[in-house]
Amino acid sequence: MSADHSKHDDEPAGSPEKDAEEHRNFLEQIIEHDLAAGTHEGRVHTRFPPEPNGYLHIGHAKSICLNFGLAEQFDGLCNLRFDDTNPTKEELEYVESIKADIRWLGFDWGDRLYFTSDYFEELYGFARELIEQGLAYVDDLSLEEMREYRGSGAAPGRNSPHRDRAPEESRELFERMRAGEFEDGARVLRAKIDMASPNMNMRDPVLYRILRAHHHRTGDAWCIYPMYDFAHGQSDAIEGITHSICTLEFENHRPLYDWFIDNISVPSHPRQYEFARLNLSYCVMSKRKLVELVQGGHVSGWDDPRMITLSGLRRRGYTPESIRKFCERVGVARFYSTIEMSWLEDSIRADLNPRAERRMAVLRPLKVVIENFPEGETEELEAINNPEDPNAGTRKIPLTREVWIERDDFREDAPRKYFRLAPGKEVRLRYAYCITCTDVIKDAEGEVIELRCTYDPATGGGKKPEGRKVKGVIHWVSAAHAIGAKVRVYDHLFSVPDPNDVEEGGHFTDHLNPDSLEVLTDCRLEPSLADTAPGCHVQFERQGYFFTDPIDSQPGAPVFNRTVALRSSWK
RNA sequence: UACCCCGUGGUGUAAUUGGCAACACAACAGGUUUUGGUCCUGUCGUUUCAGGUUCGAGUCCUGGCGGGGUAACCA
Repeated sequence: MSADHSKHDDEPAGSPEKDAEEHRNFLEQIIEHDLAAGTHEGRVHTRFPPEPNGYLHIGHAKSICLNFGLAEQFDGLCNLRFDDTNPTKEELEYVESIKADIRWLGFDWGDRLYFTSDYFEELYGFARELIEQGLAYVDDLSLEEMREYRGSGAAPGRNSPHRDRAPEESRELFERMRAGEFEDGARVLRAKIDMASPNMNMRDPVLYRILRAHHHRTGDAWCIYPMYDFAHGQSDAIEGITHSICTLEFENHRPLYDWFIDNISVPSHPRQYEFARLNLSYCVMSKRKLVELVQGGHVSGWDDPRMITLSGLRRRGYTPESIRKFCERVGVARFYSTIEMSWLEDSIRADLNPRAERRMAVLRPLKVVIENFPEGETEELEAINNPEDPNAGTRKIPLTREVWIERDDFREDAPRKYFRLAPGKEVRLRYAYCITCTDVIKDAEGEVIELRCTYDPATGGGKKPEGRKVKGVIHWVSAAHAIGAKVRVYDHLFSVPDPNDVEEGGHFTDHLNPDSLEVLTDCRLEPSLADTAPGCHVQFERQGYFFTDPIDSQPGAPVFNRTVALRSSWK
């Protein structure tokens, strides 16, 4: 990944900035240390282990970039492994969307696509191994009893009455669990560790539960399923993972992770490291809450452009490059932090600025009649497609006597620093002439419905007559040539920086921003926009970057989603 | 409550592992500009607090304060 990124950096190689790139995050330092010490035979092998129970979001992107990025950086490998040990929540639909999203982000797992369910037989064998060593036993306690026996943080737990069952008896019971002889939940297999451990994870954790549920890959072959803790580390070991990187909430699980690795005859000894998951202001990141937004109808689906799912961001117009750059910039640490939403927005602006062509589009139209412009005449003007990219060339735009301008670009009573159009004031029509507002026409309600202006022919062709200072430049579209279009203007889904912060009895959806979506159906665009293909990025001058919706756009009738507004020092 | 982790500008990450606190973004103030965009310049911190070790502490030790995680037959 780093090699890929360096191509986009325009700093010359060997510049003083090189020093800044030497900074290593704590994971890079660990890996460098391991490499130097010859740990893991000098290999670096990571994995991205999603549970297929929802769509990937920007937080997963951080993990993906980390795991695949580290592997690339240190000439290692990264596996994709679906952690599918809970058939009640997991579905094939999610497997497919996750694969598509990772590919879209630009990462490749090669032929290393794995499923924890591929290892069910091996994991079963590992469990028997523990039983035979007297390190695991079948317990008959009910869920409630087990909770009570576990104790609390302050008080130690008590041993289950079945804890000292003979290994032979546990082995037989475990086999009968697999054979389906017991009801769901009737028995579990537990590790025999320490019911008095201050770490709750070590108080004889459950390894297997009885669960009659159809698995999306193994079907009905199993009625017992391994728990995460028992499955994850052993799967890592089977795949020869060296650095098993997960989020901070698994920190307390690490002693258990190591306990299994140390007590089972696994083929390799991976190590677990934890980092802080990504939090973004004005967003919720938990899968549960994202599901609720979808199922509660607060958004149109997982790919609603207001969602921070990868499919939502993609549809909004975010590029893979911008997301990777963002993930690189937020860094990795071992303490919780919340990144400002403006960082994400900035990363897409930075990515699109040099490559999105400019066009003029009037979103909320107001008619302007240029009274001294000859009726029926059309003048062709030349406009630059992208000032950041000379190779993008130019295009012709037509000017006629009647044009549309943005309602926001006219004020009857203009404030001091307002340098757009107002009665008696002059403004430049971008790439065309300067016009002066001579009259304001209103309807019966006093609403401005049309402006009368005159233009100055001496200001055309890039000319600036002596002593004339026209600060304002506004965009416009010829009324005779304009095409109509639907444009969706998006804003933050939530109106407060931390939607998770709710008052007693409140709910995060209370913070939903009622103005997060505005659909504009009366927009007037310059004619060159008529056949914009779905999935195209374009900048509407002075307004923002827009993306032709890949789903709702029709041939000749594109629908535009606002990816992000341009930065503005006005308003 | 118990155990574990963590506190560096508004935000996020650095600090050659004990040696003048750096970079990016935001904000604010200027400059350039036919996009109030882009670009350029400047401003913004006695490293959570109190002790201790040391010639020297963001870094090591002790304690306080603050934040987070966990206490599922979820992952």
